[in-house]
Amino acid sequence: MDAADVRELRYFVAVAEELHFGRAAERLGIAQPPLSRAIQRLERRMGGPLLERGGNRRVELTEAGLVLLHEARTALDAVAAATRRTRRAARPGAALVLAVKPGGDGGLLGAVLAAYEAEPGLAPVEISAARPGELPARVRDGRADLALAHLPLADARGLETEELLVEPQVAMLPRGHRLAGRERLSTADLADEPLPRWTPEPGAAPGGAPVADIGHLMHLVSVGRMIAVAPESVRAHAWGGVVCVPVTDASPTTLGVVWSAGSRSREVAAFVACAVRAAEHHPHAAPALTP
Amino acid sequence: MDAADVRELRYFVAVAEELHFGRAAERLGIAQPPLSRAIQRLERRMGGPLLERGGNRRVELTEAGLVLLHEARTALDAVAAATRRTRRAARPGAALVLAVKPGGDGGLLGAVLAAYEAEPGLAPVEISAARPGELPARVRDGRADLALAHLPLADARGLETEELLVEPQVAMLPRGHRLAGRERLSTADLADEPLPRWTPEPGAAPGGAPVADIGHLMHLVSVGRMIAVAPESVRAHAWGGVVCVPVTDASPTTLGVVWSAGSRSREVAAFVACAVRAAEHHPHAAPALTP
DNA sequence: AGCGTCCATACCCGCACGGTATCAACGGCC
DNA sequence: GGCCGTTGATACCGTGCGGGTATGGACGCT
Repeated sequence: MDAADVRELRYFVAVAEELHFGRAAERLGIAQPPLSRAIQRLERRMGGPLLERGGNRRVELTEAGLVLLHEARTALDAVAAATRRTRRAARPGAALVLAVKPGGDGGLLGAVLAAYEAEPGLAPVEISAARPGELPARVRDGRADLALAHLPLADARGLETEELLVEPQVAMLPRGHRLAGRERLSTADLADEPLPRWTPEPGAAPGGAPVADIGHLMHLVSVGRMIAVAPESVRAHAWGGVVCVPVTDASPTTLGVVWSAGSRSREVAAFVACAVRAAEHHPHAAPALTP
Repeated sequence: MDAADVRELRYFVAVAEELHFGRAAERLGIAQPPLSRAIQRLERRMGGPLLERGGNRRVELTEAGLVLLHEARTALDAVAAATRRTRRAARPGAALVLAVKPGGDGGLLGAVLAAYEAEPGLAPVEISAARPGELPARVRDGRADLALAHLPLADARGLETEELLVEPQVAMLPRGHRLAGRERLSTADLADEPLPRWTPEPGAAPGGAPVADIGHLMHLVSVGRMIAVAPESVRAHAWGGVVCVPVTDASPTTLGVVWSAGSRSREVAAFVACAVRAAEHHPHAAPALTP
């Protein structure tokens, strides 16, 4: 009952993603024959084929291969997280890494940091900017200890969360827009909009180029290239040429703290507690603390 | 930025648990010198000491070592789960393994299995008995795909859950007990009981020998050695000499399905759906489905 | 049919892991 | 306080495994 080696798992993931031994070997920086042997060894160890070397010159995943692809990814994340978090803890000035999406802190980050840094004897916090969809992955594989992200997460494997704010949504419109004078809007008003709408969640704009950060978005809105619906806290970053109008019937956005359940508990717990406390004094406090 | 090897993680966990190189080496089936070297290599890789080789002949964990111990355990669980789940999927008659605590199925298991097996084209289910506290660990490290357990879990890392039943609690009393004639009880009535009380959750009886399964418990109750408070569904297993009396103010027990978020989604999802459906037709349906 | 692509096999090499022997430091004991 | 036992570190050596190069074999394309 010998366990698999991480190297084999890495190799398998490469092959399963490329579906091509040569390219996978190149990506891994090794030659192709050792890769073939490693996969064969892995298949022997697993008791069955993982890849279908089709006669029609195509490599496809078997059912078991699909299982292993998923499992191996989480396992590799876990060992990567182990090394990264330990390295961070071993370094003398061990800092807590907080991943945020630029402009996506709900106007809360300053208060949270102030509360955290007021407590004595805790590691300093390092802010790390991340692409919107990348936040959970950062926490999962140990590149960050905590994240501020919008809930619910698409994939909450191995993560714990706590709600902080429930923010109503506003539409961001260029100043001259036909709806810019309105007191409030509904989603129906925006449904007629010919311009692409954009919500900050999915990481990439549905029909256009991905929007990297809040400044980029503001720019695009102010020049009339798009309109967007976003949590109310973006008002703090609104440019001169951009008008924010509440969208009354849009479902509110929930901002929360995310951390790995396997993290250094003392500092992470302190940060989460500070975040919750800071959020309670905020205009849009989350309704109730579940636990 | 080379990742750690699973072997090193296994070695480190052994040393961290034994706090003794010799015993750890013996447990690992290797000699002591290679183990010392492996730990040193790991420490070099992590950028700092993980163990404090005290001058007073004691090995202790550093802060970073404590972090790694925790992280390495979850990482090892993850790779073990990967191999186990893949092995299971590769075997032709790939069965879904469901872990239950004997007698802890809330009287629901039959209906769930019937509903699941009615669906065509799904893998068969294999029931695996587990000690009460062991259920989440079984799912986490891949020995089981699903479990029926009482919620909330003490440690939900990497697991997803769905509530099924909320059961009121009953006291199990020997027939001749002074409270056996009562229609209902409160916890205050039981507070005076000299006999040890026992709830099935924590895995070991507080003051006595651990109770292995529901039959064992029934036996102890029927001979007057203990009384117990348990979910109402244990009535189905009640022996002749045991009387069940509702405890009106005991907080109800929640039974749920537990599975790993990284599991084979199709079959696991089907089973969860069947379980939820079966639970809805049960006397004590859970109040609402959150998602 | 011939060539190119792509995975598998054969063979060789170097290194790293493991074993044995030994050292060094510390504690306990008489 | 000297001696021994314990325990982790070091030295040295062999071997097995992982990786590289060369080549084979099967299939598709033209």
